[in-house]
Amino acid sequence: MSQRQHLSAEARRERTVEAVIELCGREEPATLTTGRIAQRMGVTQGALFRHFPSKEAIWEAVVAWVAERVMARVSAAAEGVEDPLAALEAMFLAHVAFIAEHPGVPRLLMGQLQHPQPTAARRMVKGLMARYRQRLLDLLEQAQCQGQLRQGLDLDAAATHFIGCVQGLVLQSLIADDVAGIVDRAPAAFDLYRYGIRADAGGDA
Amino acid sequence: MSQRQHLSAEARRERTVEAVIELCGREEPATLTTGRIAQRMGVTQGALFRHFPSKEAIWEAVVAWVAERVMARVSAAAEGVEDPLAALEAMFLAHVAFIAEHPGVPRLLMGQLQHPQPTAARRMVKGLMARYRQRLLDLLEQAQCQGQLRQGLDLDAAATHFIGCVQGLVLQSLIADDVAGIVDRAPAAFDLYRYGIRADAGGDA
DNA sequence: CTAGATAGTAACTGATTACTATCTTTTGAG
DNA sequence: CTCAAAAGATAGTAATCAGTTACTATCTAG
Repeated sequence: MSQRQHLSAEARRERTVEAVIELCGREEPATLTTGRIAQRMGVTQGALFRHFPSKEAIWEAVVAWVAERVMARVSAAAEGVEDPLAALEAMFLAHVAFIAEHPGVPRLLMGQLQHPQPTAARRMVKGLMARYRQRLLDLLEQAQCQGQLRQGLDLDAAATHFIGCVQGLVLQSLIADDVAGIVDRAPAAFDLYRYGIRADAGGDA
Repeated sequence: MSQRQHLSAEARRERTVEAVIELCGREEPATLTTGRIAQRMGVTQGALFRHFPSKEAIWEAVVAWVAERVMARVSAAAEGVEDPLAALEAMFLAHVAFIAEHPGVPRLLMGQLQHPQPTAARRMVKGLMARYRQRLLDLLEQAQCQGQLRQGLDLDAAATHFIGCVQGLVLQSLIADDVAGIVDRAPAAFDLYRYGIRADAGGDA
């Protein structure tokens, strides 16, 4: 059974990250063991430590992978969209779509946020949030210049609320145990968000 | 040092729940050990198992405690408020205030949601959500009858969004490591929510 | 005041964990 | 083809954890 499949160190690290993300879709991240990860990869547990100095380093690699991907996806979705509000909607839906494709991600990131002390992985999550937030603020400022937002709107609060809406949606999908169904509930949620910030009472288009 | 303080079984269970909630404010729930809980209570680890058949039972007691309290607080806040929208606001702020008073609660509940399989504690969280949601729907229907909501509003989505907004706010407080500051950010968040559902564009009063 | 019931202690157990030391196999450059 | 370096297997280790056992202190009903 020991059909050893040799992979380069880089390829093995990549597979490790994928295995962790997949496992987080079905198991609790906090109780995920290196043995379980190795088993999933078809490798012995000790082999993992040839490529990662510690379990903590595995988590760091996983969080870095997620942060990079989600940011790329969301940025790409907003790219080339002229209307700022439409760009915000595209970001919202792209974010949700990414999570639906990777059901393990919410549990994974939430698991990292459970650590009270700022670990390296936790700092990465915070950094991701900060960049995300700045991008939102840029779009909101553009929308304001074009008179799309209602007067007196606190852009800072609006950006915070955007992230909150996405996170709330994700959390409820986790509670309902239906991460895939998040894409169906997303449009209505963004609609409510848009109504909360836009100037006129127009609903669509 | 063995100054034994005898307590009734019920009192000891109550103290256990309090200890767990307090510890969740500073430590990761998933790595919380029975030894750590006992240490906090000034009792030996084995003593816990006189009052709880297992560690899982401790978590169940804790979640039940939280569910009962948060529901009571939120209901009391909405009680006696004539205007449905004002009642919703009262619920929102009461919920947030409760969390600010018990900073360990978000991490605690999120920790339970990490379990993929439906444990007893997880089922309690779901039940809490369902009751909470029904209460919101009642208020939203009242508001609709009084013509306070915009036409074509999906009440179901509005209720979901309410919970999502609270949860999003909580999650961001956790990320920012400032659970106490949640009360300051709550009014702006509810304002955005209200703008999203109400009929006229009026902001306050 | 006494005796049964209750609450707590101290020490232990078996299972599990992250991590490591040593040996074997595979790979790929020259 | 050769052989050193890289990748994996095997078999550990010390630490930690939930839960148990045997004993002791305290409370309370009669």
